[in-house]
Amino acid sequence: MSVERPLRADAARNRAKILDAARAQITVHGPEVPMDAIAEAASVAVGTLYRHFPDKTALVGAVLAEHMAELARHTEEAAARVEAGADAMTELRVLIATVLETAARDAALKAAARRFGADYAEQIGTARTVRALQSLLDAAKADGELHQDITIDDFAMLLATAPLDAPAPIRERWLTLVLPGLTTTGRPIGSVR
Amino acid sequence: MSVERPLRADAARNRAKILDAARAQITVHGPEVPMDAIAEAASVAVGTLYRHFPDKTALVGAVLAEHMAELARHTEEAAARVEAGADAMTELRVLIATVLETAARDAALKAAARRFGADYAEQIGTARTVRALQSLLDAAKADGELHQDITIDDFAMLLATAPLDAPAPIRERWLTLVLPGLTTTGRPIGSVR
DNA sequence: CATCATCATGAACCATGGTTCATCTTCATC
DNA sequence: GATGAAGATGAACCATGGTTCATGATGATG
Repeated sequence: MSVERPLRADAARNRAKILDAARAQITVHGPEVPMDAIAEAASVAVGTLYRHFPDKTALVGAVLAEHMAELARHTEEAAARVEAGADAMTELRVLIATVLETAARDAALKAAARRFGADYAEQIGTARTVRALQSLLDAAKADGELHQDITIDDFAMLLATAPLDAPAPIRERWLTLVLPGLTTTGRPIGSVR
Repeated sequence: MSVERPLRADAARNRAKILDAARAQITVHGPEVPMDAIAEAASVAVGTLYRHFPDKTALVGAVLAEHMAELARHTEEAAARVEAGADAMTELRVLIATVLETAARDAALKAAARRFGADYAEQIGTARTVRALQSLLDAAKADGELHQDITIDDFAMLLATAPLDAPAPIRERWLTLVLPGLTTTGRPIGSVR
């Protein structure tokens, strides 16, 4: 294993600038944004990108990893709140909405995820986060609010297929249409929104 | 407007070969498949592609249009069956499943549609087809099986977000999860599949 | 503040892939 | 079957964009 010598001060600074710029550029232009564009946005030369990341895939991957970490954080916080007595189904709804918003904010990340063959289940899947999500589902089921057969994979699939790149009203509409399929209460006839 | 002189025999033959090859190639490799690959698959030189289509966008667009026409046909046939007395909600389910299968068969077409900014509602939307789909929805609502507030746009959105490129079991699972959100009957607790 | 390992620079290189066009081939017509 | 228009060919052109590397700059260490 490598000995991890600490980065020189300027190198660390540049690494951060690069990740920030990459995230911003990918957010706006998608993962096919040129390395030169990222370099310029980071006020750095292209070569510097290659000092910090072996190739473009690695850079995009790093940005993606940051994003996934954020999602993981949300999941674990939700689980913690339920642990503390919050309503599970409510937390689940909020979590889904949050993920939708977060991911929508950087619409292109979904495309990046696809392009890099990342399926959400695996990416999100540090053991701790998976456990957190599982506990959320279990709690909601125990409350009799969530169908017994809904799995983590179902969640991953639905989130992966959500119209993240669509405007907010459409995303909300999507939630309205899809969520009732998961709950035991369904949707009363004629309920709008 | 142009006078549409008829194509020479070999030209017509080549045009068909090109469209076939393009569809096949795009299906397998996605819309970013090189023009050279399409040309080779069609046993034709690249230049010939450019005799028939001004640029790559036009070629992919033509393939896409063929695909959309197929979807339109299914929709109109379903509407006709309902007209003839078939159960509306059943036809709707079959239609959705069919679209899912058709589109899944050429998984990459969805990506092509995205890339070309085509949203299904517009693409599918010859007046006749829209009317057919609308009549299906109306019939299902009249039967009290479909929620009153479901619109054509809802349908377009759901189909556009379906996991078309996923394997069949996942697509079926998706249907199982999403459909109950649209119907008035929902899903009885514990019903699996 | 001298030294040097680490880091940054960016022009140049190369691969990929869309597009063109001068040239040759083939169909249609008489 | 001669002729001209329509069509086909594919090498060459060009733009884009990822990657490299010789050179120069800079932070860390004594």
